[in-house]
Amino acid sequence: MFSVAGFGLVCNQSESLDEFGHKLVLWYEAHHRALPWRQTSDPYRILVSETMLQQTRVETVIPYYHRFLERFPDISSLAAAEESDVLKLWQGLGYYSRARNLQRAAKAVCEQHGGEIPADAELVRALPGVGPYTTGAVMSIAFNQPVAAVDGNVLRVMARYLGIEEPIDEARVKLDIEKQVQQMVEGSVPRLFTQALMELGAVVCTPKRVQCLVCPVRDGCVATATGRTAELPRRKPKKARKQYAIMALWLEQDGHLLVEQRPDTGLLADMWQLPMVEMTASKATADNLLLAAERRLATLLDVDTDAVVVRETPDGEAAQKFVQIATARHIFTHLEWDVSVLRPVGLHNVRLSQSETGALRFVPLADLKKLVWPKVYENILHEVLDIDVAH
DNA sequence: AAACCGGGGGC
DNA sequence: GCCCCAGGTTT
Repeated sequence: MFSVAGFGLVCNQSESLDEFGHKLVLWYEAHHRALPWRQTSDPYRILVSETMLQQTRVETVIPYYHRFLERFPDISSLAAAEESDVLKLWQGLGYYSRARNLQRAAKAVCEQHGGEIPADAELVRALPGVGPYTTGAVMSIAFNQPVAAVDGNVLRVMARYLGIEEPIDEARVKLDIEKQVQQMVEGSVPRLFTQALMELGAVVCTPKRVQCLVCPVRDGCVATATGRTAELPRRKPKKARKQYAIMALWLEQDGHLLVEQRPDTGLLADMWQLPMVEMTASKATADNLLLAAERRLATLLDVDTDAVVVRETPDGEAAQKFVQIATARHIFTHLEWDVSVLRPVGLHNVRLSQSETGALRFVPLADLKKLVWPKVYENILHEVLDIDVAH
């Protein structure tokens, strides 16, 4: 199905796949990096590492991996934990549903499988947060069972080796590669083969600056033979991110800061932030930001903002109602935030209106560190208060 | 199939 | 700025 027939380089493809795996494993045993999760075959530790590694670089994960396992050394300790404690250890790692799902998986294992991750691909695949890749990784790395683990590294390696020109994010292409990798893992040592294939993608067959000169499977690689390593793999074009402006209020009083918990679904669910108003970037003129600030403040305090906000400075100049004390830009996968932190001028003896106390709290500055913060607010709190609210 | 879901590092 | 990372879930 792929347009490689004309090259004659892959005519013995199926019988060479066993040799591919053999060469790859020999290379891996000689050259692999000593990563923390390679010092164990404990399925729990493998699952923790694989979950953290989803869409996340190895170097980023390492300190989180150590902290997490120190606090939750086994699956029962994770199952018994408070969710906010789990999220606090995850703070800064992103994709926080991974942390919730990992704990849900731990609970499921304790309740349904006697506290041991089952050595059964279907049962592992059924755990929350475990998809096709993580199933393959856990089964092959922890249990040495022949289940293919196809991640971004593997897709890139195979697209180049096989000369696949179709976008690798097409479902059909991914399925085809998974079939071929499944064939190979069945003819190899699964625990070594899976890690070897990903290691090759991580250190040799990289997105940029490919190291073909040291590649153990250079012979037989279509992209190398045709000079197309820089063009492969191809991906479908991606859409532009939507732009938003965030007006965030800074209400600090008597050593307390007014903070707000986000809704329990969607982006950054349940995490803490400053009271804010979100608007599309196209509407975020300076006037609209100030208007949003006035309105939100009025709702929060249940008073007319004119009554509490100083309108003139002592020297008679036209006064600002708000001072911008910080700005931040934060880029998510599918949207961008421009955060503007505004502090009202001249507010004293602030009391929340009764209708607005649900997700809002005045928190002592020393206790801010106990809450779970998105990175952008971690940065803002550091900038304004010079405090560190991470971990 | 497309959208949603964080954050960071390399260039 | 752009790319993309040891992906999964929801719509």
